[in-house]
Amino acid sequence: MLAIGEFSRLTHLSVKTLRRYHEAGLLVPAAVDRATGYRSYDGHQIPTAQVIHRLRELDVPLADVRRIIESGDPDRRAALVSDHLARLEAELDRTRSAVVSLRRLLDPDPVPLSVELRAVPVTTVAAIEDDVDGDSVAAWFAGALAELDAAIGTRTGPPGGVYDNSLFEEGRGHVLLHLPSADPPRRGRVRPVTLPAVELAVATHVGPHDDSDITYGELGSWVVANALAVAGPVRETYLVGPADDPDPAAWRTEIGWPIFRMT
Amino acid sequence: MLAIGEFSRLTHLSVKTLRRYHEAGLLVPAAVDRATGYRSYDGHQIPTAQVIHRLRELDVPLADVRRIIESGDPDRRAALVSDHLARLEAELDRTRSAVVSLRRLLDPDPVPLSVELRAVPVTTVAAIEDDVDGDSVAAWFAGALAELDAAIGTRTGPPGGVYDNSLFEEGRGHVLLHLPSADPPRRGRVRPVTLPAVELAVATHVGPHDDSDITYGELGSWVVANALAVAGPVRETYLVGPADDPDPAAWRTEIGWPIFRMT
DNA sequence: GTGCACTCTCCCCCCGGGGGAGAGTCACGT
DNA sequence: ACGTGACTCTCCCCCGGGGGGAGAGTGCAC
Repeated sequence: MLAIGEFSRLTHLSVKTLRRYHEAGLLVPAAVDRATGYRSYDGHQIPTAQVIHRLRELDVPLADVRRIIESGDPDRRAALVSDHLARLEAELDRTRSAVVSLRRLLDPDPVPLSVELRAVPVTTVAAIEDDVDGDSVAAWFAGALAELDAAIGTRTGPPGGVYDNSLFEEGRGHVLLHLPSADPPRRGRVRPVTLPAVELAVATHVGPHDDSDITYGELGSWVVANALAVAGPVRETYLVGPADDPDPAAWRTEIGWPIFRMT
Repeated sequence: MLAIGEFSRLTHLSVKTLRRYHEAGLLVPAAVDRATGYRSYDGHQIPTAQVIHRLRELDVPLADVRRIIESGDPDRRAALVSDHLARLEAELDRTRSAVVSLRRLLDPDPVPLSVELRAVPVTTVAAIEDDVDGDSVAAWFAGALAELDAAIGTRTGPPGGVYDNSLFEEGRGHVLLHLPSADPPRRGRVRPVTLPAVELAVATHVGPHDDSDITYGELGSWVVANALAVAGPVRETYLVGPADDPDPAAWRTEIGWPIFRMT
């Protein structure tokens, strides 16, 4: 049996950390002296400690580590691990896109933004709407667009989206994706929806959707500078999207902010 | 001028977060009503908010973000950003190696470990020693080995290292790197050092150094199972290292644990 | 029996926020 | 001139995954 200090030396986990893992039920000492509280570890626990160490290096949350450790089934264990690796991969994508748009933000000679005021009449479209979490918007979007395309047949115009502000403020909100349709069907989640008339300040974002925040910000600056105020959810129109061109650099998204004049 | 809520909508930063950035001096409102405490933002602050947003997505610490924002010089700014990107790259390496060694740990049929007991006599070597942080060991190692090679001329045997336990326990400790030499020189940081005689439990680790923890653990299990105790700092011998073979999978490192028999 | 290394619990700190309480303020409509 | 609802303020507690250190108790060798 090993004292906690010895076990710490053997596993390269600090004594503090070992106590925490005991407390969390991750790595319970083989014995605890009930009089003194001294922890005793068994040599067989070293491999487990190693696995925990590696998983923590991958930033697997302690609760997940516990699930992985406790599942005796190697298949289920492998599944849990690869789940986390997929999450890391997603994280990496996020990082990559942040780098791209950061470079764009720090670009010393930025592309000037042209903003257009446009009155949009009442429109009836084929739409799918939902309440969605901010981090699952991309997946929702892809699914909804596929279902819309299937319901419509041939596109007569580019798809559009309507995004509630709470999606950006609180990470969750109402989202609507639509395709133009002369006679919107009711099939699956697809419904005819009538969008109200609005006056939009429109700017076109070129590039992947991840850095549309930049155009959002520029558009926001413009709206403020022109003494206008924002009224209602943002609208986007995907003039050129993933379905039209595989290269994200070629995508063109119209961002429309409903406004009213502060006269 | 914009109220905090409006500014939040324009930048997609939560009100809570904007207040925190004010507190941290990162993004100070253009005006604060001294009677009510209400914050007012200027439209010109939107681009700054965007940059902060992106930097935070890259997990740049708030203090660093502040330095980047405050430095008007674009060159210095670019340097600070690319510093952080280098850190992210290093992080990615760490992640990759953790994945590799995790796979190895979960390997259902592991390579059996052979451990040898070996009496090592007193030896005098050419050495560089230092107190080093755990995360800068790799860089220190490369620099020290290059300096040793330059001082020795031609190697008459593989390099070795002696690592204080506190390096693993507290993340900082005494480190010694040495090459065999009949007549150790004194040049630069190189000094003759006499290593004491020890009895070692030796195992050979095959593969990159990142996952040597695995062999450490197996060696630890063996030591415990054979009723031995650890006495003193770990020794490593780099039989095949980066200088000998560019492929990490071919590297061979002897790990030697000083022991004494608990008779 | 005495010193020293070890271990125990407990509390506070770090980061970058989120949640919510309770109070004060603004602007709109009647 | 007064609601009333939306907005904003400060303040405190919470999260995860530890680190630092205080103060007290223990194990072991000399």
